[in-house]
Amino acid sequence: MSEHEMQNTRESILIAARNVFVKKGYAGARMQEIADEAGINKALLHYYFKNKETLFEMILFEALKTIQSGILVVLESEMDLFEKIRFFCSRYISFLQSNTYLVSFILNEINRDQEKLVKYFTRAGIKAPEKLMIQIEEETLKGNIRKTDPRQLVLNILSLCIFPFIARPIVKGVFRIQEKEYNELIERRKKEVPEWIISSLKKE
Amino acid sequence: MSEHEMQNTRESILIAARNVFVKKGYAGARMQEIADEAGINKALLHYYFKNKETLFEMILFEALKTIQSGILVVLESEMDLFEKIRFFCSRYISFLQSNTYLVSFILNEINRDQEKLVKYFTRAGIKAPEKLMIQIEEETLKGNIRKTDPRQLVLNILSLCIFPFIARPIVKGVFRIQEKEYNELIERRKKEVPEWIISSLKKE
DNA sequence: GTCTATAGCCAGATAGAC
DNA sequence: GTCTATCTGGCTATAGAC
Repeated sequence: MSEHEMQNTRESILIAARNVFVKKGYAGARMQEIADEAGINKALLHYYFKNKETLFEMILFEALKTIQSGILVVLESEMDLFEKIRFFCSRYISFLQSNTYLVSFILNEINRDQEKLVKYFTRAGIKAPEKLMIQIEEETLKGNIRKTDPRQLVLNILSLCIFPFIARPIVKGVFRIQEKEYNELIERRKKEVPEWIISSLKKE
Repeated sequence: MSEHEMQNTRESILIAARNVFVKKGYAGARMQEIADEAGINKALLHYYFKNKETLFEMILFEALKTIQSGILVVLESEMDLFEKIRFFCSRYISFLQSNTYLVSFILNEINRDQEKLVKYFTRAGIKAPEKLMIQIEEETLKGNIRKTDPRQLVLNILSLCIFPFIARPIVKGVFRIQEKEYNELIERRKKEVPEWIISSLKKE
């Protein structure tokens, strides 16, 4: 069944490529290593994907769509502000726990080709969270929260959710903590991050 | 004056290498490009530095020492807790504004050789901020602040200071803001980040 | 200390058999 | 669709002249 085989091969190439690109970055990744990890040879790689760049972009795009549909959609939902912050932070951290590759993958790309990266973000449907930003402005006007620049709030939420995944190896090394303990640290942040954010929004 | 010449050449190689490594990462950087940017040829590069890896490590080590002596020392100073948080956040953000290369540089290395990276952190004298962590425990015991895991606090401070520099190209792209405006956003964080942190520490 | 020229290797990509 | 063999280019590193 050639079509079925094809699906399998193609799929295993994509998985292998994702692993290698995450570990080595674009420039450091080797087509040979991807082929090995997929259990095929280099020639077949080029049969399925024209070249390294194409293969990489395929995976980048998939990753961004995963982020968009897996988590960012929450920001446009109808929950009220505090509820949304609690739900989003906790969900985002869980999401990154089970998709750790996403962070490294995008980091690797940030310094390589920023223009292209932004283009792919747009193409994957990732955009400024209008709904959330309107909610913040409304609550500020109503006097329910401190005067807050919505963009700063979004930056803070992203910082507190994402950075611990970026800095993991360094923080582990410097604080001398083990993988298990670091994971517990992150686990606790699902509850704590939204509370910190909310306490910074409340008036004294 | 050969020794003087040598200092100049060596220095210009280091500067050129830093620029190229920051832009391209280790694997993406080309010795030819470094030579061009330094205004010399490849052979001379290998005359001064045995190989690419050596050159890279030299620059990495310099970068880490800059971070340690330029900013992290503050954490061990004698200021009281809130004063220290205000001073550190504001100084850290200023520091990154004038040393933007540092963030990309370390990011590039994070996924390449974590073990070596941590070793260099240690060798550069970067370690857990004992003094700060003790202060937090003391203030918690005295009942002046909420019960707080010192490591979470450190993670939060670093997240809020560093992440905006990492995510700059993406945030700019997604929010459609220009370089100038993004810099103003960051500028304001010098005052705001410490206040958010402190408000999360205060009891209700 | 600085250069030109080149060795030697390795990676991405393709030709062509099965 | 998958393989082996190979081309081609580019990159690190060195030899050797000045």
